[in-house]
Amino acid sequence: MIPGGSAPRIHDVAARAGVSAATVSRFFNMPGLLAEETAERIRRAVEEIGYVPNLNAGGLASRRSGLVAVFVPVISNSIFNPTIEAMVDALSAEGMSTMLAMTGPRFEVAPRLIDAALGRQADAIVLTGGAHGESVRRRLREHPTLVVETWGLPEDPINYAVGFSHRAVGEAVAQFLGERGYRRPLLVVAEGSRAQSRRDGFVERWTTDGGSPPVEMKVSIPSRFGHGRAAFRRVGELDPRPDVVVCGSDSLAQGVIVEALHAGIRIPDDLAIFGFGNLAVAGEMRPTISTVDIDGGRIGRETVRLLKQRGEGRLPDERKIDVGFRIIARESA
Amino acid sequence: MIPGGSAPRIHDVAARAGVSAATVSRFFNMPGLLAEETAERIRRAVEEIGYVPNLNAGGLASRRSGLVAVFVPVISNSIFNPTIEAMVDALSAEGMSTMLAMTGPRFEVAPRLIDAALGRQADAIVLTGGAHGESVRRRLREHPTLVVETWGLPEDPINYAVGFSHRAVGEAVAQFLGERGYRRPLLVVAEGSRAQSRRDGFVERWTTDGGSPPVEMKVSIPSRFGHGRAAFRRVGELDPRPDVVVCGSDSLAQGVIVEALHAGIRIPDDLAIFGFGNLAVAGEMRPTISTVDIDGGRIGRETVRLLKQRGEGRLPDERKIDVGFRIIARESA
DNA sequence: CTGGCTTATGAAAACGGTTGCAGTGACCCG
DNA sequence: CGGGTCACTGCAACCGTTTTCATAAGCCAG
Repeated sequence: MIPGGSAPRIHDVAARAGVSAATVSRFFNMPGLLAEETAERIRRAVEEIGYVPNLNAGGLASRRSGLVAVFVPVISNSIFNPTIEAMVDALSAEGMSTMLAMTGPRFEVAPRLIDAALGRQADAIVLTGGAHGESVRRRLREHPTLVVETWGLPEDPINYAVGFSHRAVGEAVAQFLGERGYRRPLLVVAEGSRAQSRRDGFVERWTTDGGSPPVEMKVSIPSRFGHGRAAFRRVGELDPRPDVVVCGSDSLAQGVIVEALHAGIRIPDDLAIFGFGNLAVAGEMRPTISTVDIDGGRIGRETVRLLKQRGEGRLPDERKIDVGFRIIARESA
Repeated sequence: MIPGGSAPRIHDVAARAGVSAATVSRFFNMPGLLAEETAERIRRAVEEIGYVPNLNAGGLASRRSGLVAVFVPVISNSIFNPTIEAMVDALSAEGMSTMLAMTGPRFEVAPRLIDAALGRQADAIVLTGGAHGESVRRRLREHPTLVVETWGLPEDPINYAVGFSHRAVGEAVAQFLGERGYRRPLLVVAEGSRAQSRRDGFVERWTTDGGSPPVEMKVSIPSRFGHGRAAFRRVGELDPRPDVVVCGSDSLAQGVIVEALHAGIRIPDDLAIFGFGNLAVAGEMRPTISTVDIDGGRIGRETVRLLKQRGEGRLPDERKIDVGFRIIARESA
């Protein structure tokens, strides 16, 4: 494929530019140190022979791999995607690369995956939206690699956490719906500890505010559009009939809405719907879906900022970064 | 974080097991060569000191990084996600890692991203669903790294391509709808060369079969749910009124359906809808959406199989792997 | 026995960079 | 003009594996 010979190495550039390999290395890593004229010669040599530094070799020598391992449950239809996208972009802008690994919807990080990340000398490990087993947490706690947990704010983060309080979300939704005058919510709760936290927050606030304990219904992960159908059926069976369905995700809300439209039920007059996540579809549905907005991109960017700060040796003291959330009131509730 | 000292190295294991570093290396890479008793001693030593091999150093020495760079336009709501998931899983099962990079919806692979992939000595580069610029293609063609293009079947692949003929999809859809008796299709075409190929295939087949040239309408990438609204509006304006809307994606189809339901239009009696992609939602919508199924997971797995074959030095001669597609006839058309 | 294989292991040279330390001028200042 | 600084660059020792080549031991046929 390549005409002749192998890829050029740093020595080739050095020879061509009439400098030492060390200087070429500095050209890439500490450009400020070079005399402008030297830099120019190197720049030209690099250009002419098409040199691309071997980052693996560099990482080995410098003990900084520039690799970040990102663990994510799934990516099909995942609420974490904006976070991942923002993170990949921001990392790439910093000259770092993202190693992606998937843990499956139950978020059991296989030890094998951890080993892969550690074996590649990842500069940092990002755990996305998972309740990780104690053994994994312990393993990571003992390891010097920086670990950032995202989307939740655990009691005691392994190192750092960037996210928001799911419990607070639940409370805010309860308050919002209470104030709007709804009285008989049906909670459609997905499995998983984060959804459970939101549920707990909702129920606590709802009952504290004088509401009677809401009817609940569990759906399996991932909480998909199709579950909406089952939820809607449940609405019909209940007596008294719920006046609002609080869904664990916008997809779910969407499913309920389609079902309701299909059955000729008016939203929100006959039945209100509340979602979670503020997916693009939430603002585009008929009716538009009231939901909770999470700035997923910001979670990704804050995470990268953390890594950058570590690189500069000034990690913040506060180990939890709360990006908050917003209730988005639209037509459906 | 770690109690004392740094991570154990291969020498530490060797010393503890009373063998040389070379033998420990073989324990991991060519286990068959070791005497069972030696292997057992090493196994124990590894276990006791918690050794994890430094894959970067290993890659440097062996010139096999075990890294695969995957380029993808976006991941939020992307039709490629099942492919990526399958690929990440399969790679991880092979002990390789996935480096993810995003090129944005227009799929302009920044040279910087290519350099990052090459600089990390990626064993292979996977391009997903893009029409890559000529300069990028040339650059990759000249480089010995294995390149796999997925989701399309270019005339002359850089190295290998795994996908299907978008043109053939368009033709098959035209035939299907013709046979079902539809006469006035409205084509909602997304930007991008793949969508364009499907459109070309459709139009050619449609007119060849005696249909009059279909009405077309362009929507911007990514073709989202919200575009469905505009498409539906267009249906109302046209005279004669279309009898089927051929959508560039299932999300789009979904959008049109919601709009139609909302307006009290019956599907497929008053208006039929046809999608593309067979997203989960297509089977769950009311009505269920007729569409084209692509086995995205298979594309990912075939790609990894290719990499594995390369590792074994037996790459196939045929450079295009066609995974085909299926028309899924459901309620909406 | 002996010589030729096979099997299991070790010694040491890569792999392609980075970086601490030292060296060299140029420049400045008293 | 001597000594001290500063800005820049080179030398060479790593970084932690893999892999080639060599060696030693065991085995078997002749």
